[in-house]
Amino acid sequence: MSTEKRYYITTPIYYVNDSPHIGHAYTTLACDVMARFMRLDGYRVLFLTGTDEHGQKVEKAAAAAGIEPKAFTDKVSENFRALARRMNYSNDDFIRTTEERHIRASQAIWQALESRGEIYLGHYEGWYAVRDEAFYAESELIAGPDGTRLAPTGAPVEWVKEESYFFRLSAWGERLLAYYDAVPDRILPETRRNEVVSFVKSGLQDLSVSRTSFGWGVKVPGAPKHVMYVWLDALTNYITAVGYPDTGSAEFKTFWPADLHMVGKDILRFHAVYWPAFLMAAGLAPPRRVFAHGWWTNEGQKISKSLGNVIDPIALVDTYGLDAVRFFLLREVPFGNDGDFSRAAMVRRMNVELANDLGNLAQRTLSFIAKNAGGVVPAKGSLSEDDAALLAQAGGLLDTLRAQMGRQAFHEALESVWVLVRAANAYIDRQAPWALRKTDPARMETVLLVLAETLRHLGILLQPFMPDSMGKLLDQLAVPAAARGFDLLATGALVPGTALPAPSGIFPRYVETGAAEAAPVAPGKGTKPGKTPPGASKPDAGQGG
RNA sequence: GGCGGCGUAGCUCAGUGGUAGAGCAGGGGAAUCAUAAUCCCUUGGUCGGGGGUUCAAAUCCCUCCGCCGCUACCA
Repeated sequence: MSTEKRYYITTPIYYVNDSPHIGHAYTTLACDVMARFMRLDGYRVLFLTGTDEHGQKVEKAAAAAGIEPKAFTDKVSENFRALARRMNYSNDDFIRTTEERHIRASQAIWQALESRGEIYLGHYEGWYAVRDEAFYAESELIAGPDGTRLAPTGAPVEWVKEESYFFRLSAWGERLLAYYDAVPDRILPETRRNEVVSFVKSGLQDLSVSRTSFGWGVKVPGAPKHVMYVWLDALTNYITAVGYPDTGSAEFKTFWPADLHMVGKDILRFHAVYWPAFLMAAGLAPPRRVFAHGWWTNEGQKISKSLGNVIDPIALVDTYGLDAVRFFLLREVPFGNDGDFSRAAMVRRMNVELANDLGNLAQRTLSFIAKNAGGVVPAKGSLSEDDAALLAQAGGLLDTLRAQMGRQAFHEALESVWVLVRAANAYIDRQAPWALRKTDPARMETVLLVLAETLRHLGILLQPFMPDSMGKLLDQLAVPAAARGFDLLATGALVPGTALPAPSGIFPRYVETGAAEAAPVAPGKGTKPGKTPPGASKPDAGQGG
């Protein structure tokens, strides 16, 4: 392994049975922000996303659409690539499980497992519900009206027995527990880690890893009747992308094991139990960390297709703007928790934190420089304690962010940044350059320089979250493209006298369109208690997303 | 049922033994450079209930109530 700083981060590969929704956008966004942060911090980054294209559901969906599975997946997979472009994700690769490189890798890991005696041929039997295409445990079944057994979904079940290959998962419990214990924060958040540990401690059964009931998948080497279990196939994508089975390749040696598999909480087990077991059994290193994030609700309601309240990330971006959406998703909720998307919360964050706090800070500073400091980076005089304190706060932010980003605490990182934003607004009011303009122009310039430097720090540090907007901010500060990495935060200070372009707003306020203006209120603002103006019902957008 | 987590200001949350915190929302004031944005001050909580340990508990222990997650092979 080279001494170069490197970082490998992955999203799950998304199942093409579904069109992209906010959950997909969220997972990949979190990875994108991590990837951008690490790149700016000098790491060589590999950021992988892609699509999972095998399995019975895809086979059936394609049949229903009257086309070949591959043609079907070509089409649906493109939706995810389109989302990635629209969301400005910086993924370095986009993998599809139908690619030749992946089929080769999947068969290779199978053979590695088989040759090490980790896979054996047996029979899978259990209660199967044809309607649900799923097996159920005895304990899950419910009694039907006539005493027959039913799936928890109410579907009839039958006892089915089929030939299947098994992975000796039962042998890996102790080694998995040791793996979880080997480093702190192996599985985050902590509460998810507890669940995984408890699951493993309760005892593991061997895992059926092949199917004969359908054909759309990777063929089991030497057993063409069998198709590899979709999860074994899918998880393998993470090593396919770094060149497996060529474990001697530079890519593999550089990037494996992955630093972080980002997943939704629903697929944690596959990533934190099966996958490390598969890897260790195949003689490969397991991932360094798995992070399971939460789900979004919509206006307080659980999101479901049947409720029709699925949130389309593209529509969100169309309405509020890309960077505002990126910001909101990582700012609003402690990362790892479930969160609620609401129109009111979205607009509040945009207007209060982006437009008022940060956008206005930049605008008032830059336009003041344009009007009163000749439109160039102001001259720097001797620093007062207040100046030095603000600059020190800005200078110390990177270390704080590194620690927070290192735990994927995006919400904490943004809060840390906003502490500086608020401090800068307080500073400008205390120093009042508009007053200094008449009394002490030299001092005024120093104050403006301190503010511009603070903005430079903010712009550079917020690039991972809002790349476009911060690019604009840095343009307005005339920070060269080559001076926007974290390495030049401390030493790349603005050079007094450098010409600055004309400032323009970065984050416009979002003004609600439509209703909201129905009830005319008396000039005095109408907030007096006691009397309710006629017709003062709350207008509220009932339609989600 | 078993295991685990949570319940702190109107809202979202931080705070794991030593005089209750932040942001937003609410109230008052200042300023006028700026996207009418900003800044300062301020109202507000018997930290879910009860019991216990301790000089001292939101923080440790017990118990009760409420909510949530996990408890395997659709992905």
